[in-house]
Amino acid sequence: MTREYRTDIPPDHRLLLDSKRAWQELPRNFFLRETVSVARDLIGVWFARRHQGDWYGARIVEAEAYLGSIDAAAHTWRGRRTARVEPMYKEGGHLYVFLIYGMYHCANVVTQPEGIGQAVLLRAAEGPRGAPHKLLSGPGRLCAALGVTVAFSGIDLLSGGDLRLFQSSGPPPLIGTSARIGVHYAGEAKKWPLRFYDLNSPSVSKAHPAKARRS
DNA sequence: CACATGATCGCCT
DNA sequence: GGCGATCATGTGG
Repeated sequence: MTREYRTDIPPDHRLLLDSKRAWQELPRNFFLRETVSVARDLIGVWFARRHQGDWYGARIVEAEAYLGSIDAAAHTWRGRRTARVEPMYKEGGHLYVFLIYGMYHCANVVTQPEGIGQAVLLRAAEGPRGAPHKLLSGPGRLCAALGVTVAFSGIDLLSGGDLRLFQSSGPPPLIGTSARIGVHYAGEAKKWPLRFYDLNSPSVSKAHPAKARRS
């Protein structure tokens, strides 16, 4: 029996967003670009979830690019096309969610035009006001806090639904770069510098690796 | 601080 | 049948 994954899991109440602020969605063009650029530019963007009429969300502080058919770390390596990864081939701006280790979910934002198979993994975020750093530090925790499950895989983030991305505000973040986390199996690709994070955020999923550099 | 391990299940070979 | 884009907890230095 396949387990039932729900779309109505409530987000953490500490992530309630300010309804007075003029939230502005990212345009489609933002996602139809080089995946590395999208990953970098997603730092500072708000990932938001509507639940029972209220908006919850968090500011993205860590993300990783996955480069599709040429990338041994990507689920679409060598052009693999299965039911699970099919959402990764949709047009940029869609969502790809997968289940890992039988208990955690990972959320990805699809990039590039339809048919390419590239995406950006959302690894960590900061809550509004003073939510605890641990709450959103790591891809599994981020999904748990916002109630994101595989039931959302394949949705369009620009279709007026319950999951959306809002533009960042304030000064642009100072961004660090490193190899991706947890892809030891990926051969040469495990060394590629495709992880981006906010150098000033205490919510990144792990301490900055020694090799990390400003970029 | 640095590892080491178990949990738990869908996916792919 | 093996294992993973993770996390919490435990041990030891």
